[in-house]
Amino acid sequence: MISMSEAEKYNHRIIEKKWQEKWDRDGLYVTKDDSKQQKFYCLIEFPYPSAEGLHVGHPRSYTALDIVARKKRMEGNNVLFPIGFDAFGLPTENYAIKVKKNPADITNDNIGRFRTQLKSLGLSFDWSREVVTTDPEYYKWTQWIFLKLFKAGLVYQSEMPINWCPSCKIGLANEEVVNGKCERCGTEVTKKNLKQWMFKITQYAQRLIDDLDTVDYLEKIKSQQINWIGRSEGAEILFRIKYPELTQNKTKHCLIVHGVSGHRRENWFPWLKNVLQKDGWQVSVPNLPATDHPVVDDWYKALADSFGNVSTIVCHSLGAPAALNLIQKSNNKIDQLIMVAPVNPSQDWGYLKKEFPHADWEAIKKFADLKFNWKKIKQNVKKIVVYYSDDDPYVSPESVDYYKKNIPEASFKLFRGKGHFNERKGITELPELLDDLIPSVKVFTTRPDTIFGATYVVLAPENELVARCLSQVSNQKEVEKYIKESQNKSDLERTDLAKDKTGVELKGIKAINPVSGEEIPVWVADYVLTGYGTGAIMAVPAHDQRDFEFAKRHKLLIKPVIIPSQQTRIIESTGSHVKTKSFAIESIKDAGGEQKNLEYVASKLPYEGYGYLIDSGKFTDIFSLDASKQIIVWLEKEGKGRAEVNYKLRDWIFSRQHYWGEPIPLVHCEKCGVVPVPEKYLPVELPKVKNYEPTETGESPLAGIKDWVNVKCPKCGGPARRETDTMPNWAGSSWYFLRYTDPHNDKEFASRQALKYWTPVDLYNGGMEHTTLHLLYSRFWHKALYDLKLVPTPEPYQKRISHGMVLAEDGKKMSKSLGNVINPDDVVKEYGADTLRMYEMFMGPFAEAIPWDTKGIVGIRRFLDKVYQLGIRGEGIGNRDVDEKIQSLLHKTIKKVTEDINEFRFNTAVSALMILVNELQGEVKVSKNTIEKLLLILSPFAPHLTEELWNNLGNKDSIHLQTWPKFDAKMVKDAEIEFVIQINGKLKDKCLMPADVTEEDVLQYIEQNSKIQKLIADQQVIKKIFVPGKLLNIVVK
RNA sequence: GGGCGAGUGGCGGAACUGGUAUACGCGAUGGACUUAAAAUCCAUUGGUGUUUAUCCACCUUGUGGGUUCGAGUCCCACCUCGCCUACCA
Repeated sequence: MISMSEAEKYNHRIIEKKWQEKWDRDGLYVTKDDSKQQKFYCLIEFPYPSAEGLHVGHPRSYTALDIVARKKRMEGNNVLFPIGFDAFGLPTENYAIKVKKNPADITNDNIGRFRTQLKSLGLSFDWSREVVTTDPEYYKWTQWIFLKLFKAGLVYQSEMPINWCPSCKIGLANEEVVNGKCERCGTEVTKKNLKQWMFKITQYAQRLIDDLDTVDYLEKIKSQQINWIGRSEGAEILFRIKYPELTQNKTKHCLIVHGVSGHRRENWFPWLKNVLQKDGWQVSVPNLPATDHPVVDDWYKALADSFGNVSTIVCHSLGAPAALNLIQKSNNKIDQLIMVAPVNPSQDWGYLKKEFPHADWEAIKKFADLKFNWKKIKQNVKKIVVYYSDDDPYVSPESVDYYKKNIPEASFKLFRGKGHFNERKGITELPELLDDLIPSVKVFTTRPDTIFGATYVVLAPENELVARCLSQVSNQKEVEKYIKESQNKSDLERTDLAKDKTGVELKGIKAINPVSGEEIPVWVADYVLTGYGTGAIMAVPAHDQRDFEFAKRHKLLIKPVIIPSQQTRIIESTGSHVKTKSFAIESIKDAGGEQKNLEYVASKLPYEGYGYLIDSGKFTDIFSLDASKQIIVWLEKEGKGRAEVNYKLRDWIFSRQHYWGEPIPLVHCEKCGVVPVPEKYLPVELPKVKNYEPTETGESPLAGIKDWVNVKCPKCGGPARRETDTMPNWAGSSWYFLRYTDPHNDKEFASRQALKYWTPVDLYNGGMEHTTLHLLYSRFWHKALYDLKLVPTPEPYQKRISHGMVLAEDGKKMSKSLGNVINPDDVVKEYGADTLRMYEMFMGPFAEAIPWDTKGIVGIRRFLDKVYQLGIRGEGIGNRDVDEKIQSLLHKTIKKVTEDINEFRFNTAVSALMILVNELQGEVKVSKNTIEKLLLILSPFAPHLTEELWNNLGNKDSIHLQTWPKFDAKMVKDAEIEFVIQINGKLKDKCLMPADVTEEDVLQYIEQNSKIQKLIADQQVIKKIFVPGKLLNIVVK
């Protein structure tokens, strides 16, 4: 028995302090950029340095990755395991306002405290690479990256109703609104119109989904991101609308003026003509033959003849100057001029002449190569629209500037990647064109197969069409009232599912179901959201829960068009094959016996699944999925719809009207507009300010500092104002892992070489709560940087795992308000950092939430006491490994601990170490070699204690510089095993057998085993199943 | 409503690709040491029944079915809980 004098007791206070200081002095954990070694980049989410300090949740994930980092080092890797602080943000700012101190000073204090706490845990961070987001040397590069992305066209400004917290006086991103309440303070969020800087994250939606295939994230992280991005495939469908003004005998005559290639290549004109004619238009298309010698004069004369009574002109390419020439020479007034990819008359046409050498260029010159009388043109045309494309080989976006300068009041619409339009056809390419010609509601649906059941259309109150129609409706006041009401509702009220769905009909206005031609009512209701899809839906009450509720409440037609299976009709019918027909909800109640099948269908409503179409014209009897495809094809041909993909993901609101954030490095100049701050003036530092409170107008407090706000425009030198919005704290955290690779670089955000060596991050751990915010945002930034060739990889993190929360002892979330927070400092003081570390690893599976148990800690402390006694007892340590049993267990433990760390099963690794130590403790003599191996595999978990004992055994170099022990496969294998005998799968007997025992040997053993013999004596043995090295199962009857 | 995950002793939890369920730790009970307590060490500890004992039998992984020689593990249905998300058309 071991007697315990005071001197022999494990004193964690002395040991831990001693070694922490020594490691620090020796720079034991400073990482070198040694490109010859295999790198391993191991990253934890850097903490927000709150005033409360660390809580026991932090050390859980830090220790876990510290263990991984330490083991990787011992396995010969060059490990980067950095630490920093994400210090901008609201809590600090709110605290600063409360205590009237500078947030920068508060941040400094908090970081100081965090540093001390983190260092007391013995984590092997490389502190020389520490990064703080509020440091101007750091946020200089945050601003620099912002400008790069700004110049790449990924940032835009938009006046929009944003989520507004009346208490924090801050605009919130969608992600910061929890159940309609402010994430921080819980106040109900309202709306406020403000100009906001936005990031086009939606442009990357598809890639953010697709590239998940290339990385190793936990499945649930992937699926959560995919869900959040929310891709859904369906169709955009146009419902023509009819309202009184339109039906008054208005001229609908369109003149189509095509370009120099004529009909031969511009095959979208026949399509357009067809679509317009179906809508009741008169269409004139004088054709410029693209054959060898087109007679341009004749064509132009034909145009002039038609011009007399047209209301609309659509022109393309070189047709635009021809049209403009017509308009300026005449006194005819027309409604619209739509110019698609108009050529710039003042530019050189060499490229066109080359393509069409036989054209009559002299004649073309007559109408095209001249200066236009813009004043007169504007007088003659009510509305001008210009479409252009960003990859047009003939008309560059720059040459569109000619029109922008001369007719700035026109609306200019950019189509990405649509070429010169000349070989386009159908609505798949040019849907917006029809917006200007045929008034219609555009809806998005994932279920085009239900379109025959669309019995009404619903617009979001914010849909611009509502405002456009307002003067045409007979119940104008009622509609206006409704719109006002829903604008005043908070998000919480508007999304309250329990409440009845309110709405108001636009009386006098009808939509036309594009497939059935039926006239259906148009409603405005706030259950339709303006931010998703097109802000309008076709309502299919029979097959959508929400539409169903709405239709019931407002007594609208419910028309089933899908049945679960074709058999339904036959099974449920009373006699002959059943006919289906449309019925209103009232008629369901009145339905008589002969309508049994209808009752059946009605009882199933709303039926949201797939099935077979009924009552759907030529698509009847087709299965949903096929029907959807066929209906889309048909709609495209008719110019009434097209296949479309939608994402739930919204663009990222990047502006914060607060002080404590990175200033957005932009300047507003009266003359030049928005001008980026030139790189040489970065960083735009936060000025000192007396008052950190946001202003009542919603502007940031920076707006009040005149000598900071007023600057000279960097472009023209004229008077300008700085942008006073700051960035959200997701900005600094979107790229911090890049800075760690080269944290002191003052020329670049990180050198190319460092990035190439260290990125991507090999292992990134963080909370699940960051899956849809931080993780998505930083993947987006990284991809944008990759596209600009500023980082070498398309994905920032190769592997992402997540840790479970540490709950309070009552199983609830730890929170200050509940008073159940455990402070790690107390645990470190009383039991030691090594004990805290191991306890946090032992408490349960790393990925799951586990309640804290203060009593449970003593078990770990007892274990470390035992280890200490083992390591310290001098006379008990022998030189030779004699005991095979112990050696076998040692090697099994090495194997288990190695594998468990690889798989992040830290709890079972600890238990394996306990088993080994329990065993060793019972031995009289244990070899030094065995103790050392134990210390080595324990060292990532308990770095201080193992270092002390390692040193005590006479080793000079740190244990943390040693090589990770390998297990001997031979030692792991047992020579003898416990062999199991079962009868009908139930355990009956165990016996010691050689590991490679044969079936014959076992059978022989059984024959001599009276117990087994007795049990099977009266039974009939059917068969025997032999599992080598495990068991024999005797099956009896 | 949708998505993801989990239900194993008094508690936290183990159990590899189907093969000895309850490892390891906490707690509890008894004992040793002590004037005493703490600490430490030893023993017992899923349930029920039987037995004067360390023997023996049966039952047990949320519930009910199924597949299998054999199921905590696989399949189907259901119940409960947790997290995320939400009028996303």
